[in-house]
Amino acid sequence: MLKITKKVEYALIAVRHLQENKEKLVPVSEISSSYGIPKEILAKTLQKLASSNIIESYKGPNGGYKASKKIESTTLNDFFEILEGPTAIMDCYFEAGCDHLNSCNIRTPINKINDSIRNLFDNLTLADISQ
Amino acid sequence: MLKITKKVEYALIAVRHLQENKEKLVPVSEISSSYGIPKEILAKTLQKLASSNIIESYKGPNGGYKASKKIESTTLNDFFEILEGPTAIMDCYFEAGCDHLNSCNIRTPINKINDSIRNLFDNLTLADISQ
DNA sequence: ATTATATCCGACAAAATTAGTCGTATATAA
DNA sequence: TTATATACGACTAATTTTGTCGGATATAAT
Repeated sequence: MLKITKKVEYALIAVRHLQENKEKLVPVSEISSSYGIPKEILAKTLQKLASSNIIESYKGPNGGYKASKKIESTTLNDFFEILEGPTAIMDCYFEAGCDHLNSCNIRTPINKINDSIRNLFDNLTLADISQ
Repeated sequence: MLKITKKVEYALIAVRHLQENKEKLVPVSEISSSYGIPKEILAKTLQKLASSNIIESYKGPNGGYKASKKIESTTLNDFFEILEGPTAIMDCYFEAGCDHLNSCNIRTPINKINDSIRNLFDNLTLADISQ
């Protein structure tokens, strides 16, 4: 429990790699082979980041990805949300539809813990990850 | 991702219920029916807590569980570890066996994030959950 | 002693989530 | 025109989580 997904792990690796190679366009294949990450899954993940303008994409031969300016100021919370949706240790933090809400006796403390974790991730940016 | 399991959720609900009913022994069936939790899974979870002396168990008719003194000072980290093993957002924090460790470029920042989360859970006790 | 009620314990099955694959379309530099 | 790269959705496989079942042990009450 409390694990990040491979998708996020791969994305973090890729982002750091892009930040270390700002001078060129990096194709998925380079990252995939460098770190032993399945190419297709990494490709789809980077596409999501590109459509959120965290990274920029260029098609065709010599194409690839590069870090955008936005990347520096993107918080981990934003990043996680792009890839996996809102971060919460329990679904009831964001979603309705829990049958037990009336009798639930831990909602308030759970929400406090959640706030603490979100606060932590709000104060870390992708730039911090690359240091 | 970053979710706690139902097992932990159920355990937190149970612990709070026990702390609110310190004057009596509470059987699993009472908690299970009060909060709509499957009895068998809750039973096994409470057995783990009992074997770690977080709660005390008494067999037979009129038996059940009660909070132990230890419960007040048990941190969320300890609690999570009893139920789910060590808390880490990625396995490489505790486990060896990652093929990519040599080429991994995010290990240090991941470890920092992990430390922050563990620090958060080290400074919250089960007593805090019940307030 | 017998019975009913409770914890204890492991093996198993079902469900949900996560991880990875495949096929195809589109853009573009050479 | 060709080769290379991103874009995108449907599908399958693997893993983790969740829940079930069967039986054992302890003990209070009758």
